[in-house]
Amino acid sequence: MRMAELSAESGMPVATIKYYLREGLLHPGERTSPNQARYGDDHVQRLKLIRALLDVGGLSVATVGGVLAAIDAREPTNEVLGVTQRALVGGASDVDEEARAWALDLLHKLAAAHGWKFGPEHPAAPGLITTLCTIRALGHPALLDRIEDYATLADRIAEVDLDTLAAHPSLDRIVEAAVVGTVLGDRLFAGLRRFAQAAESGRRYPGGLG
Amino acid sequence: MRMAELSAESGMPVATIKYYLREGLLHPGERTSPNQARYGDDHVQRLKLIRALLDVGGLSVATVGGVLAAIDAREPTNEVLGVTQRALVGGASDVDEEARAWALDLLHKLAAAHGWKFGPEHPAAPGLITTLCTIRALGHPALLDRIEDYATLADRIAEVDLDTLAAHPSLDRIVEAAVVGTVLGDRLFAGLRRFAQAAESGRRYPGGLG
DNA sequence: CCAGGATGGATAGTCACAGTATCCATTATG
DNA sequence: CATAATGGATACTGTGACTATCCATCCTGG
Repeated sequence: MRMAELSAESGMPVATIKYYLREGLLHPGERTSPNQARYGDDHVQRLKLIRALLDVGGLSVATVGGVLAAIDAREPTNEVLGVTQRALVGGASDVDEEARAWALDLLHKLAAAHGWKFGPEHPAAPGLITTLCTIRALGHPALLDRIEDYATLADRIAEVDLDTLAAHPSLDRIVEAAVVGTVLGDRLFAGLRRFAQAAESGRRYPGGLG
Repeated sequence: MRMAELSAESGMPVATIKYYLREGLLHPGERTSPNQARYGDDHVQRLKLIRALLDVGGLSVATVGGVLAAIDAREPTNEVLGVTQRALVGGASDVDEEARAWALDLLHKLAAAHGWKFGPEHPAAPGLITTLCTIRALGHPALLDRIEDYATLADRIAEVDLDTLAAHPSLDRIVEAAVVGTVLGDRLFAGLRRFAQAAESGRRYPGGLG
């Protein structure tokens, strides 16, 4: 199909598609002459993925470019997930040395208890350290009292996550499924958590908790 | 303390603090003359909370303003959490009627099975519906096969969430704790999930999953 | 008690990001 | 072959989050 059809099919303006082409999020179409090109269903699919990562995942255009490049390069799944995870968790903000040490210690204990291979080089480590330090700095340490329980439930979630991936038939799209599962999986679970919280709250405080 | 000290104490530029004052995120200081003011530790604390919601929570300045206003108005906890949740989950993007109906049906079944009071008016509903429709539109329905398990685990998480809140001694800061717990709690759990996924993946595919 | 630096408040400027819009030299196509 | 569409380059817009400048007070050390 040509540009106008791709635009109609995907529901997004021609100018925007050209922008994504410029930024390398979308592959150039197949050339039919020095300055003409044809696009296919893969372009439509790719545009959907781009919008999902931008809108629902909340990633930036540059970040989406990095994630898609990793997928296209057929890097090993772990590598692609690393890129994705680094994109999802904010970088390490500057916390003082004492707080960082405390967070590292906490995570080391947690990792030991749960059989995680923890190291500061893990893509999720900087974000987690920042979050822990922030909660502590805000003076809400009680929020961390039950972190052990959260870790246990994270293990259960991860089992389901991996089951889901394993059930995926096509090896070709498994990497994309992993990315979608990571980015949208967080949103999905966060939403379910909201509903569960509301229900639990209603159960415990039938009159509203003031 | 005065502006320069507040700036030093909080580590952020005077111009930025003035900006937050303008936007109503930070209360004006106590007046000492028609055009002079003094600030206190509560201002330092508030600035920390603002940075946490902006940086770690990823909220916009306008959204933070709304959440803080709800806290300051001493609205009921449920109301404040509603504001917070609407801020966290993106609004409803335009999905076609058939997809929306499918998502609503799915959520209704889930809610019935888990004792949730589901309704489209729940603050988390639009975001969840959008996420579900997006996953389906991307052609990864397998990611939803185990949503029942996710919902069950969300219930377990919510129990811990509410336990944590209940353990909080000071009624005065419980609303703030609820907000911090909601905003940073998602980030925290997402980080733990990353580690658990890595561990589970390593357990199942010792050589890396290609 | 007064010179010089700080403050509150208003206004304007900057920068990055995510598109949009305009041009134009080709290409297609009726 | 006249009209419309395309690829590519370049320029423009709008929003969000600051950042800088001004200036009429204020305060404070000498």
